[in-house]
Amino acid sequence: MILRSATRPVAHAMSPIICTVDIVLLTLQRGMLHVALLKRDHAPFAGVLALPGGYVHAAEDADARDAAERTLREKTGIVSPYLEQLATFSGLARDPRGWSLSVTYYALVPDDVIAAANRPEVVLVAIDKLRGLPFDHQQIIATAVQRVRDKSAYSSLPVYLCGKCFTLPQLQSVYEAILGEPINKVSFRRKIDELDILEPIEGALEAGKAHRPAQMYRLKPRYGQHLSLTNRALNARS
Amino acid sequence: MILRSATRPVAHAMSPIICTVDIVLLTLQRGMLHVALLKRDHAPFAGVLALPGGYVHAAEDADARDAAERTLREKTGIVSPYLEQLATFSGLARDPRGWSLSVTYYALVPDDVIAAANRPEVVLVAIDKLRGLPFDHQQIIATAVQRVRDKSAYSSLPVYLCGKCFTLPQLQSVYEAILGEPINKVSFRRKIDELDILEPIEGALEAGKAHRPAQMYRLKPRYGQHLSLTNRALNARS
DNA sequence: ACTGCTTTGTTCATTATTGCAACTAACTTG
DNA sequence: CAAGTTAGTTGCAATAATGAACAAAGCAGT
Repeated sequence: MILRSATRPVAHAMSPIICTVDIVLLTLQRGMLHVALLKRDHAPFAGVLALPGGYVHAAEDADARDAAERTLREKTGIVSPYLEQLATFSGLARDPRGWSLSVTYYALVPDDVIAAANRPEVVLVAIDKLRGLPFDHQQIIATAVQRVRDKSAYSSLPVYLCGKCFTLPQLQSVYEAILGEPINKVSFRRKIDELDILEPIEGALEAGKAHRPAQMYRLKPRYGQHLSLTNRALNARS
Repeated sequence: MILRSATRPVAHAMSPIICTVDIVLLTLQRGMLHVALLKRDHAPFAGVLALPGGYVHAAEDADARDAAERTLREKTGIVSPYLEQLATFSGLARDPRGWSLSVTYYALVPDDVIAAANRPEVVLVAIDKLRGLPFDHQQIIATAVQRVRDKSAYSSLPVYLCGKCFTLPQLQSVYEAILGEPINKVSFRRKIDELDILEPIEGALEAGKAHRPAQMYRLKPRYGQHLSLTNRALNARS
């Protein structure tokens, strides 16, 4: 034991690692998942579109999640009701400056929230149109999209891409956009009913369309942050 | 943009954060999940049982996963075929020394692998008998156990708790120990068959018991590391 | 060698879930 | 007010999961 403490250098003698957070902010535009990117101010990759991210400030952030919330707020003006840790990416290879570590988070917001933030520097890019991203941001985004697809098959996650109120057909098209395939209407409504997260808004119908108006729904109050799960996936995808 | 670079301190002026890895090494003993713990050498919490962990060495570790593999090998003598990133725990509150960050991994091994490593300092504690753990290790373990339970319901994850060869009834009892409830035999066999990860060992039967001997199986060669998934969970768990 | 006991592995009928198509409802437009 | 369109529901057929019952195959004791 004494030996071990001799062979292992103590904390302060070790090369410190710079810790960052990166946020994959996803939204739906014209039926396609888009990710929010910003032009980098500094080298390396100055001027290149990249994920919103920044250093963890040990002095002001209570933890990495706090750093992610702060970074997202500062860089995009957005406070996302849904923000979940994705994974931590690290190593010598990902940043030309050397060994780095990024704790990544992903957030889902309806696109009117991005519009309301009114930050013209925030660029939305379709997730199948991404190219030339710096660092391992392409891989981070791919991981986030995969996570969202996996979770959407058996949870209420996609409701965070909808606004405060929405119709069931709208919600279904959001699920279909994420899963990338059509869902049976009856099965979909059964699953949503089973999740038990929505309540109809009394007397609120989607007007203006040349057909029967749809009932508007909202998330039940207690489901502010967390998800509801089904035991079976929405549709077989093997 | 110029303004922003003025208000944001550059990397080298910031307080560096010490990064660690912690590994939740799980195994099954007498039908109960156990976690491997070690007595801490140093303050804080010297002498207290804690998760195997250590500093990330930027100079020698290619990435955090590498650091986790090295740490697990050095502290327990074990190289786990299955090792997956769990989550990153961070913040001011978790370590009395100050702001810290730990990238955590979890591993599953059959208990004879732990015996074979022959490290008497490695202590196995049942996951429902844990108490007095330092830092946020209790929460880290709880997160790992939850992850293992969730994944086991729709994947082949539990096979990593079995040895090189095993019978289907043995594997079923492993699933039942993890999920904490009995599984229907027919449903279980159908799911395993669907996963298509096992092959019978020709002519190898489990002998010595006073009843019909069971066929022995092994993991198909190509499933060294990765999991196979079902689209539906093993049993309804509302 | 035969009987009884135990667990493995399978078959079959019952029950639950899902997917499809047809239907009714309710609105707008011309 | 008829035609067009989508919302929402109902019933049925196809598919999948469950549970009980059965057959197979060993050991132990007689």
